[in-house]
Amino acid sequence: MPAATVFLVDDEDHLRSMLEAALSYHDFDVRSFDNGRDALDEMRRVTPDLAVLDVMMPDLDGFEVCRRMRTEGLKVPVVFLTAKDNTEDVIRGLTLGGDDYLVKPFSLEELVARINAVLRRTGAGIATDAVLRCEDLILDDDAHMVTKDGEEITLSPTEYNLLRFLMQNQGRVLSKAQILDHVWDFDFGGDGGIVETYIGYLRRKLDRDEPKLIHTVRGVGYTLRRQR
Amino acid sequence: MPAATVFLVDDEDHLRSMLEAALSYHDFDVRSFDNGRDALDEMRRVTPDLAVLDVMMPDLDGFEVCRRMRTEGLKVPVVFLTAKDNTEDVIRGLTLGGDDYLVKPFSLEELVARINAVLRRTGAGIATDAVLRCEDLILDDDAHMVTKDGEEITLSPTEYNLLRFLMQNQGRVLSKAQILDHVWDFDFGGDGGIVETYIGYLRRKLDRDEPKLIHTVRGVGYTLRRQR
DNA sequence: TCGGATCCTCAGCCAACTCCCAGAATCTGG
DNA sequence: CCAGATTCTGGGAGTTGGCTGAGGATCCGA
Repeated sequence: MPAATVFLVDDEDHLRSMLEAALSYHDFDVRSFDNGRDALDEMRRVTPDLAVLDVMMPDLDGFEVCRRMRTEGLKVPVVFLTAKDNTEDVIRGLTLGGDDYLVKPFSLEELVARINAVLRRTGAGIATDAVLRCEDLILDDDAHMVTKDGEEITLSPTEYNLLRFLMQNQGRVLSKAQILDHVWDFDFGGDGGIVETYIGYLRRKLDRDEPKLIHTVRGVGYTLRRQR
Repeated sequence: MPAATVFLVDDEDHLRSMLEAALSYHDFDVRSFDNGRDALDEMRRVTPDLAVLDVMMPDLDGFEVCRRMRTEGLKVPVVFLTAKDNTEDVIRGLTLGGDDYLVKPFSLEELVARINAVLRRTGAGIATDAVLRCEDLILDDDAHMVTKDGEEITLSPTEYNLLRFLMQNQGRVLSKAQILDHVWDFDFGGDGGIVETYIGYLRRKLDRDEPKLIHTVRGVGYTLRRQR
């Protein structure tokens, strides 16, 4: 299947390259721009499946880019990136057309999850399935619900995000650094110890009996898979 | 099933694009126009299942557009959008032909509900079901009545609209921003705190005993579903 | 004009959550 | 088998988010 094309527009170099890497990792076909004009130009040639727009940008801000897209008849769904202080009132009305927004700082998995949710809702491009599965463990992203063997399991936001990341990468071993980078906010200052703690929480809540699903690979990281 | 085709005529760019997004989100096939002449032109080619007409427009106003539609023999049902100061009696005469009207500002769910009600009444196009159900909780949109376990429950207008939105999306988690955008008037300036208050009202009126139907998903939003 | 219903804000409370730490347990190379 | 490295776990401090009740403003029908 062809990957969904995502246009990423952010003037901050560091953040942009980080997001670009993360989205590529998740098999999106990413094109990034450091300003709105270039993105709009390119959009006249190639219509992306979705656009990620930073709100705070010099010259054209994210809202203005979106407005111009709309007046040109481009019905590309948008995910906005906003700072904490210009939330709420400025944001009002964004979720109407299936668009969404994220408040900085956010985690990369959060961004990917929102992008997929929007693609699913708008039916544009190729969206991933909302339901992840591993043996009798099921995670439904639309319902934000996790069940094990039919039983519903209550997870905190961080536990939920961590589990989703593990399930998206089941079979693959993930280092603590990788997990930190994807599941925790990108400005998080702590070390990998927090990952051990949360893996512990998950084990207690959904991996008490055999066969275990969460495995420690000593010196490397963790992985989610059946057997053993 | 094919979606109902809705013509939207409003000269205000901002409102028009907002309504277009909202109606598309609800799976209507929307075509929007910033003036009555273009809409009338297009109507000679494609007959929509319904037309949403802003009353206050330069050149041809909404009433005039409707009058010309009728003289041309087009029996398309109409929903008018009016400002508060337009007199009631002028409007009332218009609702005779199965048409309806909304006073600005209104909420998007209100508009969608009216459109569906008119489509149901006139039998034009494909209308959604008037009755929503979740376990022993029933909402009948035609009768504007809510019952739980057979008992009728009295709700204020806002409570009713919120419940309908939750029921239309049962199983899916809705963020406070989404709820605010869809259930509250589009010019509402407050924050998500009001949603908490009204969720509280609903819980007291119809979700006092187990099993709960309204669930809080901390850090994400609310959802209506059975069990837990 | 009056009274009740409704809408909305706000502040205080409480439970849930995040994160860190330190000691216990486990693993591994020599 | 020992020692060092790594991981696990429980406790707990500090923060956040959601719930609730009180109360003021507004609307609306009698």
